[in-house]
Amino acid sequence: MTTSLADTPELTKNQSLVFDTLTGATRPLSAYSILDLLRDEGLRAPLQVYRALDKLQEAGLVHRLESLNAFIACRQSDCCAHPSVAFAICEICGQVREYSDDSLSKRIRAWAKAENFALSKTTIELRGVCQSCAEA
Amino acid sequence: MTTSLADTPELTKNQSLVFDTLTGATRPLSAYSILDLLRDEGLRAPLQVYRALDKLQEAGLVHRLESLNAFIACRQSDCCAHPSVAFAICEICGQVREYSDDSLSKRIRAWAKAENFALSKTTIELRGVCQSCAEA
DNA sequence: CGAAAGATGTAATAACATTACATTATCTTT
DNA sequence: AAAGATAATGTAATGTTATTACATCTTTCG
Repeated sequence: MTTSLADTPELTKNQSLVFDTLTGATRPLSAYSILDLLRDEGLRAPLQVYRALDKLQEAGLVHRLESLNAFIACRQSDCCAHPSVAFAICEICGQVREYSDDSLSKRIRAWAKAENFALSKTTIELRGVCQSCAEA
Repeated sequence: MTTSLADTPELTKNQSLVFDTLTGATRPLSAYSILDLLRDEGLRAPLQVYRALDKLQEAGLVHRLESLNAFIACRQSDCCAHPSVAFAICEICGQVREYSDDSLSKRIRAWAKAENFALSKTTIELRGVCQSCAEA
């Protein structure tokens, strides 16, 4: 069995279940929501979901939204090439847009270098109201 | 009773207790840590801390670190003038550096404007290892 | 085969946060 | 000062998110 992405690691059963659930969702899901959606597939305990989420995050297939305690599937094929992905979260509809901005990440890396801060991960989350919700 | 900052609102008893605890701390504290530190002062329930934290955040005196589920007192006098404050969190020592970068916030506001995203709050958190810990 | 590494299953518990409701304090207007 | 409005407080219970501990099973690879 092969996947569409060349360098996607083979996923185990639980990892696939969780990843597919996130891919099929239109909004971020909490670990417990994922668990509820996967009860019928045999998942029974939070740890089964958290373990899968950990692996998926390591593989760059899933992002955690810190300000929501929730998770989304990565929508960008070249996501891992961008060290600083940003998320715009609509507080009305809950939709999340993911975007990468090179000048943003450059700026952050420059700061880190100047301060001798060994940067390992960057979290950028924007809260607000998206265009469609503002119009409605 | 006056405070040193001109436009600092008068704080209530619980708000002062929480704020002083955070000001005295050298690292971020969780709400429950704050509660533990204030048991002797008469605080007994999480809600007492969370309510104070809410008010302090509204007043711009305290920041919540989303990736840590913890809180710190704002160290910048003109913090509220900067819509996008960033935090650099050392994963070894737990110390947090707060900094404002105008070009960063400009870039974010430009994106939001282009996308018609009505930005209300920005979270920027950097994880890594600080200079002193890297040297040790 | 047999050891090592990784993945899974399950239960229990820890850590973080909110809802609901009753009460008390402060401020404002008369 | 009295009455009503607003804000703050106290307390209990509960809801939500995440981890620890331990046993088992599977795969890999010498």
